[in-house]
Amino acid sequence: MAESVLALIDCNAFYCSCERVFRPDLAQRPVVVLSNNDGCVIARSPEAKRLGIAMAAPWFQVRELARRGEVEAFSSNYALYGDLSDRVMRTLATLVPRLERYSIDEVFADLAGLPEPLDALGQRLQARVQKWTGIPVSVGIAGTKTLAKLANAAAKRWPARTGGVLDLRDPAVHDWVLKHSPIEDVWGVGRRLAARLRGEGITTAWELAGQDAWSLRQRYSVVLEKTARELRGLACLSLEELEAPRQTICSSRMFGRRQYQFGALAEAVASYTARAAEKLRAQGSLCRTLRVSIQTGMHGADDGRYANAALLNLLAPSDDTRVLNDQAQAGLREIFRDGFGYAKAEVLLLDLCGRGEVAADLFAAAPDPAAARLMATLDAINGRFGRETLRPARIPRDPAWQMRRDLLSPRYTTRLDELWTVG
DNA sequence: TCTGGGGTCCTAGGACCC
DNA sequence: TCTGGGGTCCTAGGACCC
Repeated sequence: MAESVLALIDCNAFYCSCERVFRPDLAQRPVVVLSNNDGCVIARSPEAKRLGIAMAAPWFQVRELARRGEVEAFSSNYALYGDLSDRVMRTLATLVPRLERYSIDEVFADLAGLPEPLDALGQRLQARVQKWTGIPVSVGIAGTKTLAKLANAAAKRWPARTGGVLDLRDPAVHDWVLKHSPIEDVWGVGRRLAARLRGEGITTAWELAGQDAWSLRQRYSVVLEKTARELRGLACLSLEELEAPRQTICSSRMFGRRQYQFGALAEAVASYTARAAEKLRAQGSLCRTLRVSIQTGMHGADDGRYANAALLNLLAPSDDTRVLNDQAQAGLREIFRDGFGYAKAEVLLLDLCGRGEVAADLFAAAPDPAAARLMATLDAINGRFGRETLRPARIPRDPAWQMRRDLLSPRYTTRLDELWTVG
């Protein structure tokens, strides 16, 4: 059997790079992108990192720097990032046939059977994506996914030495990188695990790879056992080219400001339900259970804290926004309490099944073709003219609870009226 | 004052069954 | 007085990812 070889291709500071594509004046400047609601920093350009701005730094700590013009900040613009992500993926597909899109800015590629040397292929991928989309990427090449992630992290950590492309199959390179990669850089090791491992004196990827796998399973979990095996070159995770349908679909958001009225929460829940139902239909699923939850702020709880959730079972599986919203509203009425300042609502669709898989229920009403046509039309119009062009009447155009996005860039690529102009 | 949103997988513990 | 153990299903919670 041929040795497996994979690459992990990862866009550098992706959200920042997207903003720069349309703002060449920012090429060498510190740039940050903020989370929904402009809460905290979720992406930093290398220049912003050098300024000492931490990941997840609260915006109010960075605002002064931005006011003085030392850093350029943007609200997150997912319409733009999603579109540029599609372009990056399509560009890669012109050179590599088998791809697994792992996240908005990362993709695994199967390189088995492609002509050596593979780092030359990596450089071609890098150059073509840069030229066709304007997005810089790094490429890590290795025999397992965990090692490819580590190779990619190393390519980013030592750009002068690697040029952003690193093949970890060379044993000397492999050993050197593992010995110099802190345990936190290993995929699957988060804050908690890293602290426990460090407590045991395991501080590098090399030391984790050297642990006895069975003992890791006993002391930690099967997940960490697999991670250690993968670090030793034994593939435990395979390339998943086919995207499996989601098992749960969630739509949730913090409000731009605290909400006290039932009516405002009802609007938000209707809006989140509509969004979740849209995602449900997009993957061709039906939902049998819906969970709606609300909560007050977690910080500075002057008006008291409260959080609650309601679980609703549908009579028959459905993907109809109106049916789901009736349930969501009933759930909200159950759990709403007066006198609290609510910060967030969430709608979760679970117990999903394929549209074709539903066992006929003698007592349920037959599926209504008119309803299906209505939902399909709704999705087509919103797909063409933008989200919430058509929406349930209870959702206002400019609701009081909508999230803050004070620093939003135009949707250059997906809205005709916000097209990039040159001149 | 202010700290995201959307997912996955695993584990532990309780209920229930034979 | 003795008072099983193994399997399954469900749920909540934890940890991780980007």
